[in-house]
Amino acid sequence: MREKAEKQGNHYNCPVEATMEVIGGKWKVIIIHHLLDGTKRFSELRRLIPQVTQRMLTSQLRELESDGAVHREVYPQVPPKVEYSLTKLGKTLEPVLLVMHDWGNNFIERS
Amino acid sequence: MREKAEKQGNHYNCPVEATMEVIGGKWKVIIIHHLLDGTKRFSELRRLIPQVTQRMLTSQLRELESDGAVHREVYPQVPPKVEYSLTKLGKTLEPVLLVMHDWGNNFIERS
DNA sequence: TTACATAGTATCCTTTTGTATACCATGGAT
DNA sequence: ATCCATGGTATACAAAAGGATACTATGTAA
Repeated sequence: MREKAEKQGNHYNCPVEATMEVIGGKWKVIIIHHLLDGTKRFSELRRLIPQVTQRMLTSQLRELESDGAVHREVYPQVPPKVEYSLTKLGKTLEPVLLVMHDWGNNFIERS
Repeated sequence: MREKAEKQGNHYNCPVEATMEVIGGKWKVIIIHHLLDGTKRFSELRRLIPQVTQRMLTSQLRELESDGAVHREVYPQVPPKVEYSLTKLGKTLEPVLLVMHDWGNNFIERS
């Protein structure tokens, strides 16, 4: 999905699918959830989401960054320090996650 | 994702992810979109979504059905007639799709 | 000079998801 | 008798997503 849309120059047939592509990765909503709480270092996110591998965390963050939802700030230090935060656009995802959260809760209760 | 959650007895760590599992399939939101418009026969959905293969349309509909979002009504006729409609739960997805639709539109405009 | 911490890459593999294509069952119309 | 339409299944395959594991670069501190 991502690949295809990107090759076609970010043209999506449907806005809902565009949203799905941005937040659809396995770890993205958890990442966004934690970033809504404030700026986090890479290592902090790893600690907050222990199940995610380093490779996955990196790739999900980079995709969010290239979609403009996340800002990546590299500090020229050793050992490295990289901070991730939500952009203005990224913050607008909060109501989206909220609605999905509420629907999901209702769904879980039923089953 | 689906498999795992189902084997664990539909226990989701996160409500947002539960929602993602329900509407996350490649064709589900389009299907739901059309069903929000009213009950549709299988062949109607095929015509409305020409890119989807029969197999995919069937499997996405069956997943939506087993999640309780879609109702499947089989009429004992030949040739067969099967109608799909949204359940009460399925209809509650409308506001979710709407928020995602709006966010997606805003996202597309920016890029 | 050696070890350490951080934030990564690289490689290989498995699982999941989706596609392509062919086939099937049925009862009524011709 | 046979052909048709509908709503599927079955099988094989391709691609995408994700996971496991090992490796790397670098300035600083001991």
